[in-house]
Amino acid sequence: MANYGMESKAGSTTETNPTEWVRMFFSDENLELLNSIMYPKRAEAGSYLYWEGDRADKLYFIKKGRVKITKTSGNGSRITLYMFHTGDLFGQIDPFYDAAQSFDAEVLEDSEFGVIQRKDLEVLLWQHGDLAIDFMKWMAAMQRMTQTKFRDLMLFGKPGALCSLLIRLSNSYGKPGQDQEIKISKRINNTELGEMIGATRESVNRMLSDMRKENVVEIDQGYVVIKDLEYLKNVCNCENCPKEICRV
Amino acid sequence: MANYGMESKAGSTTETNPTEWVRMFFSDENLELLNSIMYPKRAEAGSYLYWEGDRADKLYFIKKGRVKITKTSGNGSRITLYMFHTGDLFGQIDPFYDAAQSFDAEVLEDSEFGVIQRKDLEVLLWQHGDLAIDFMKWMAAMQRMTQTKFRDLMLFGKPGALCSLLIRLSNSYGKPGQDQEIKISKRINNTELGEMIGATRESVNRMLSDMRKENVVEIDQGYVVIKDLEYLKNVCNCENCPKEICRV
DNA sequence: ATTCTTATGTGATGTAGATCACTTACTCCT
DNA sequence: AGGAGTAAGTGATCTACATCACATAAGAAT
Repeated sequence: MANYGMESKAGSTTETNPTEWVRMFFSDENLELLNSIMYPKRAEAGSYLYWEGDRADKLYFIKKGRVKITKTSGNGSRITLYMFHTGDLFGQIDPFYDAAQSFDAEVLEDSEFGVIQRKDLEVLLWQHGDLAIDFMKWMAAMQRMTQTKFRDLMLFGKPGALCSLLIRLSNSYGKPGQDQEIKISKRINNTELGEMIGATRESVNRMLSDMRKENVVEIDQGYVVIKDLEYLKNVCNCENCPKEICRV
Repeated sequence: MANYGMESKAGSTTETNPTEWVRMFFSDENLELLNSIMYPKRAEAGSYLYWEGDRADKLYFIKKGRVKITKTSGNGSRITLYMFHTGDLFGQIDPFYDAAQSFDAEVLEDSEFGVIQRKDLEVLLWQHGDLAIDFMKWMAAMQRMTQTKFRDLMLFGKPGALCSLLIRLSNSYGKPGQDQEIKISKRINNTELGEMIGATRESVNRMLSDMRKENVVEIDQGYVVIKDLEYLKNVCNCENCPKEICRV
């Protein structure tokens, strides 16, 4: 059984151990194949894995760590498209050879990657039909994830967008607490929450305050705790999408 | 040379003949392979190809016609995610076998499709490595298209979103007129334009009025004519993405 | 502890865009 | 040609959010 260089030593930065998303799409054999063409790379918190404009010809498997995909506009505002973590595969392999990244990849925690080159991947896909199928499933899930975010952000205002985000965070980083409580195991500040839904930190703060008064959420030492998931689902007309696509 | 059932008789509903998008990703041989597993289907303007909740296990190639992918919320508001036309391939093949459509597909013009079943496609991908590669490129383009729309709608307000939309429309349906003018060869009313950017018809109307006064656009018998593309590009910080992904 | 820094919390105010209400202009139909 | 139906156009409000301007709190550094 392959372990893709994952170290499980105690005290690692990534103390949580989320389900490896990639395993939802790839069989062990196919993961092993992908692993065979990966080369290792490290990057520390605060650095950038790539910038907008860099060539888009690689995929990244996160052995350990966390990365955020963002877009910054000229006037300073910024949106976050995705957050990826240990066990995720991400990256843009573009259909045209001169294609460039359209977003930045900011490293949030000291991270280790397995990098897959486009060329190598193509050879592998060409040779292994079942890997190609798994790969297609992974891409389809990414696409659905993007589309459902689109829907959530467009359809139910900022409160809806925030509730959708909290649900997604609970799927990605939620840990059960007492009662039915779910604790988001990553600290994410109001500014960052805002960037994920296209709102200001003040708006996020006010919405969270309101929901705190309504006993929907609670802030425990900077960590968001969800106390009433049903309420959140209601606000954004949650359709109970599978967890594979309902994530940040 | 395959023709995929495309009829070029005069007076067809789809009087324009846009570039076949699918040819940007698939070689003739691979298109022929796809064609071999398609079965024909017709649908008339105003009908729905599928509804939210239907099984998501098919792809559709548009031999002729036009289709719009939308999401309607309980309270009546609606957004349009995509518009597809002659020569486009679209559809969701989901990673999980019980997956359902998350959007509706409304037929805008009498249309003819080639329908591809998930099972058949998988067999084909499994057997033909180079088809799998082309397929991956197509999916990557779809993903980029969704992501760049996301960016355009989030980052520069409604005027930015509208300008981005007009640029995309010009890539999808633009015909050169006198001077540098570009005529959008499909009539799209203000309500529909609004649904594509998450705005009301009134807002769209006012923005178009403003731009008409500034000599940026002109309305010619219900058709939008772009007179100053540079102005539009400016408002939404256009990055001159390739036409394959900058479309509606 | 003491300071420095970075995050949260909230009021006051401004504004983009929605909503409402109505008029005017097309388009289609018999 | 006349009337019905649908879309465009536009003012008057209303409201969701952003912006601005601070105050307070919580961590981190010395």
